Amino acid sequence: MPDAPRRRAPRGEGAALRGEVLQAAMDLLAESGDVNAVSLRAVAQRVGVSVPAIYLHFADKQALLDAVCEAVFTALHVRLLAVSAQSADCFEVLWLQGIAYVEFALENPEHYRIIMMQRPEPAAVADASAFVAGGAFTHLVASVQRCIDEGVFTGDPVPLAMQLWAATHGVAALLISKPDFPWPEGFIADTVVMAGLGLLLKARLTGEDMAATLPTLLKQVDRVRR
Amino acid sequence: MPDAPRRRAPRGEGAALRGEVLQAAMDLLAESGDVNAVSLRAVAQRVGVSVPAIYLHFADKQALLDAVCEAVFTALHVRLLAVSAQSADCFEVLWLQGIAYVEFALENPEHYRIIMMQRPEPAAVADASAFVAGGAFTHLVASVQRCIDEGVFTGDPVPLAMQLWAATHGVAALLISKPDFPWPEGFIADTVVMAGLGLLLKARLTGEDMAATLPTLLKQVDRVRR
DNA sequence: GTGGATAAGTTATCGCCGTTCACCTACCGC
DNA sequence: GCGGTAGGTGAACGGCGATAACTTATCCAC
Repeated sequence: MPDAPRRRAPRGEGAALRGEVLQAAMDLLAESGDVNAVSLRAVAQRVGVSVPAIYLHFADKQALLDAVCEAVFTALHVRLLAVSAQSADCFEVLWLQGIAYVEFALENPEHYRIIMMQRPEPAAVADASAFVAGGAFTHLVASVQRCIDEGVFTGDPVPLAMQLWAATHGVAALLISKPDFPWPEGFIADTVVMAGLGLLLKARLTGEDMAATLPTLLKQVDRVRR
Repeated sequence: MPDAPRRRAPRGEGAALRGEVLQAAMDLLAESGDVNAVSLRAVAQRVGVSVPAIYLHFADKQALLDAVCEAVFTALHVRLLAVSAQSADCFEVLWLQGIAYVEFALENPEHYRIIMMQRPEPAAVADASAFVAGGAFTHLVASVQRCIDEGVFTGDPVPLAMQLWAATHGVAALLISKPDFPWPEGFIADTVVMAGLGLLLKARLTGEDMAATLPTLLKQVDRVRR
């Protein structure tokens, strides 16, 4: 069923179709919750247009999907920003951000899958550095930097941020890919906090003989907890 | 080009084709490094058989892919076992296993992707519990249990193992999905160790006022490192 | 107003995919 | 050598992304 016998756009307004296509693709993805449901044919039918018309505004299907995800991922951007204002404790901010990140991924699993869990295209090199430079990753680096400034961590913030990101991504990715798995309660927070504490402890052990220091350290810790 | 005018199997030997199909699919996946290259038509042609013949031994394409991955994942099984014998230190075993896990994933990225990073099929509930019960996850739980026995961790080993798994999976998944990303040197080991240390520290802080204990703890740690 | 340039599409088609159904035929015991 | 049947085959379906060739609505100059 052609949903509407769409009128052709007037002369300089060809780009209007781009917006309609994008919206239709977003709706389709949100409604179905399945990337496979977003076929060019389905999108075209919903807009009331022929399939090749999509190619006037998107290089290929992947470009359309990327555009869909871009909109959603700017939402992540603002969300992480908001979270970082929620606590004065720089270390707490770190895991609040981690938890917010995972929750975001679970609320938009298909988008997250498209951006983060897909087979890399050969030409995605630029995409990667774009993510580092301008994306949500920047917030994470900034939060880590703040912890370094306050003496919680030491070293280069970027590798540290990547490690936290990896652990956090692991939680999100597993929950998305294996939703029927018997995940324990508090799994998200526990894992995120685990990563934070690990980084903290590691920052204080680097460059020394860790194997020798660790037992002493453990005793100290146990003394603290009485 | 039909690679070989394959002779039909004799009377009770129909199952022989299953092996040939499986082998062809494995080769195809290994050679191309791309799941998309493993089409039923490509597999059938390589075996020298018609496409529907595959359906005599595999319910659908996914069943074939699962069979391919099963073989590879038993290799992971033995690898993790071998690693756990490499060190007497139960805690060191833990991150040696983590590193081995990631290295395995990087050596078999497409297999890892199929098993761990795919959209879950609706009927994959059984698959999940099968992984918990019989797969490589058991080794991890066993290693964690050993750490608990030796007083390094405390609590239920299963949730702890899942947290370690999540962090480790995060490293593997990111490296596979974003291979062109400028990952720092030592990223794998650093992240895995981070997770281990985090769990260790967390086990010693559970149930207390973490925010209050942490500063004291940090001072102690800093005193240990002089 | 009208003619024509051109932006904004369409139609038709290709080659691929997974899957299914109806059919065939080589093997084997008798 | 003959029939039953295990072990296949051929043809087709519907859906996919993509492309090349063609059409048509719009707008401006005259």
